[in-house]
Amino acid sequence: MARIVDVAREAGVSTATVSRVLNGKDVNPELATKVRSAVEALGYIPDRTARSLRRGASDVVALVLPDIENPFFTAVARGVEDVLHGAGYSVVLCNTDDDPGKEGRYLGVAEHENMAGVLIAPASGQPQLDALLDRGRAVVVLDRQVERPVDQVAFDNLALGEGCARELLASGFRRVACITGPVGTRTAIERASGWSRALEAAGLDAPEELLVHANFRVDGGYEALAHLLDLPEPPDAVLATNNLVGVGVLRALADGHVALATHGRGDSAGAPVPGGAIGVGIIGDLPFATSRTTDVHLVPLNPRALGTTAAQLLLDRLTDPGAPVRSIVQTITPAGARH
Amino acid sequence: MARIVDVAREAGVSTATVSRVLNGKDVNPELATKVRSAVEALGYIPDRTARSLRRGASDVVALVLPDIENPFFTAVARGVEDVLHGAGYSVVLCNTDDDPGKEGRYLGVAEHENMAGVLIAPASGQPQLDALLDRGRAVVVLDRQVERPVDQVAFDNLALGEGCARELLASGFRRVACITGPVGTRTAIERASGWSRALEAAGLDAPEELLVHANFRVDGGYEALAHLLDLPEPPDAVLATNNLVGVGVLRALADGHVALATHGRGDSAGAPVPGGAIGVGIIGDLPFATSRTTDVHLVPLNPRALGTTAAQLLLDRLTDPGAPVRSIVQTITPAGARH
DNA sequence: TTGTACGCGTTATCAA
DNA sequence: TTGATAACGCGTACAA
Repeated sequence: MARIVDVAREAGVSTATVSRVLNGKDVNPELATKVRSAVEALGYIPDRTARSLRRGASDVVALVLPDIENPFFTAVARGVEDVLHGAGYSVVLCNTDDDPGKEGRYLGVAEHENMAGVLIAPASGQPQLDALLDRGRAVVVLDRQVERPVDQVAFDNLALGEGCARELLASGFRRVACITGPVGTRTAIERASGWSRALEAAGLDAPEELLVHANFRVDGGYEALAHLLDLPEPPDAVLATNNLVGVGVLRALADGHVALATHGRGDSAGAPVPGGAIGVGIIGDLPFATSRTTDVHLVPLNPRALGTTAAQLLLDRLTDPGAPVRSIVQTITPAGARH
Repeated sequence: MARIVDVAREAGVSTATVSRVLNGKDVNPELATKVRSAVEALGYIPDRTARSLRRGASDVVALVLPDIENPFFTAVARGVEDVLHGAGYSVVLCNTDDDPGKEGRYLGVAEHENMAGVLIAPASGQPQLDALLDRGRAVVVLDRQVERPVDQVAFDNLALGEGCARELLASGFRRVACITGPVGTRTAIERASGWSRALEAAGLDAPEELLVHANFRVDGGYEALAHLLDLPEPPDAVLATNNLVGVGVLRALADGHVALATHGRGDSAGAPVPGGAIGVGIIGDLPFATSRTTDVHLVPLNPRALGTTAAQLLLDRLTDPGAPVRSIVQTITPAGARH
């Protein structure tokens, strides 16, 4: 393998000059072309490890995610890759399983591998970002907000919950339930708050029995819906606060032969829609749905755009480490948008 | 940050001894404990970049995948991570979009970042593995076979296609169509061959009009099914040769209000099942299905196990670079298994 | 502007 | 077994 000294010898210059040419410093154009052709002739590619050791930072960026099997996060990854590849960085995906321990391990890897930056959707709890921040590494938190002065991108979860609930109410549903995530998850709490706010704004109360805390996965939604349908007074509509819970809800309905209702009765009785049908609202996208989703009140999130925004934030931070911290709330497709 | 010289000074030994202790070489136990407590006291963590530069290989493994948004591949990734994390390696996911150009770029990154090894599900065409193999790096090809002496794991695609088609025939379907991937994709060709073999074994012919080459994605399956239903003599059942095509088929049926049939008429007329229902067989899994899948003839693939097998192959290669090359055909849950 | 020489932090070689 | 030191390949202060 050709090294920098080989290129220098071939071009008749010093290694320093080769290095300067490769890094865009001021060099005599004549020598520069000599160097370039030598690079070409030898097929020289700089050793990234040596460069990283010397510079104190590589051109790899870690994308730390809680669940690589969730289509939401893989779409985020696509958005991140689109931006960072274009800027010459390599993206490394790390799967934490929502486990703070694994998360800490990966953050340690990012630190000790001298990675240029970290994009992270934190597992429940406070991510251990201090070591990275102290070292001046670029860090961007996405999707789940934290109480720290760090660049962040997230959704307005309260508005999402409120918007989706309002849409169901506008369709005539009156007894709208909400299936959200664990009590310790901020996203889950905020979206549920939006739901209750929408109900109260419509002059309805949001009874505790209609708010179910499930896990944020398919089985959580599945079991939660079964529970709701077993209530003495079952809801006439249900709001699933994330994509996986939404999948679970739809599958539970299909398994229980319960139809999807587009519109509620609209009276204040709070009784289920005739025929046992039920309305469904979902915050999120269903790229692998195996049924029609035209009757579902979907609030799409565009996770890919979340990824591009976060990546752009990281690039900005890399170019200007001293810039003030930014916290962006991602705007959403207007409520009422359907697909 | 503490470096190895600090530890050496603290323990009253040389850096060489510290290095030996950390890498499990023979050292006087007494000195070893001194070193360990010095490491503990200083919170010393070896710099992975320097180690990588010196050793010529890091402890990072690249997992190069054609589509990170396909649940099949994310499940593979989980299996890979399970094994490699346990062995002290970090896994880096790389998304090629089935683009040989992107794939080549990532393989270059793996090479020049001195990664310990590469696991790859190649994009269509021959992956550029020579540089890595020439350098003696560990490489394992998974899911899609290549004509080279490299460690590989793949499914018996012909048996998969044959098994799923046979299952449909056993349920009484007689005019079984097949939607497979592009003609340039080996997996697509092999699974389709299995389909035609099963039909011929049952004394039926496999007419060209019932074999559709779509892309291997959801929209491919969707459009292919619409096409099949528009035929003068539509099939009474359809075999989708991968998970995404299966999703597309099921969604097309739902959109077209065509029911899923469990059993065909069983006569040789080749007419569709009464009521316009149609049988469906899918090679793959549907973790995000929003409908019941009990009426679908599913052939589960267990991609996670594929990942663990591939990772194990890589570990074996890393420990014994000179061992003979192995090509493993992953065994499948027996045909007839349903879920 | 260019070249020389050193340093990044670790591991491997060699002599003791 | 242990220690001193060279070497991995590159970037950059310093001197020219």
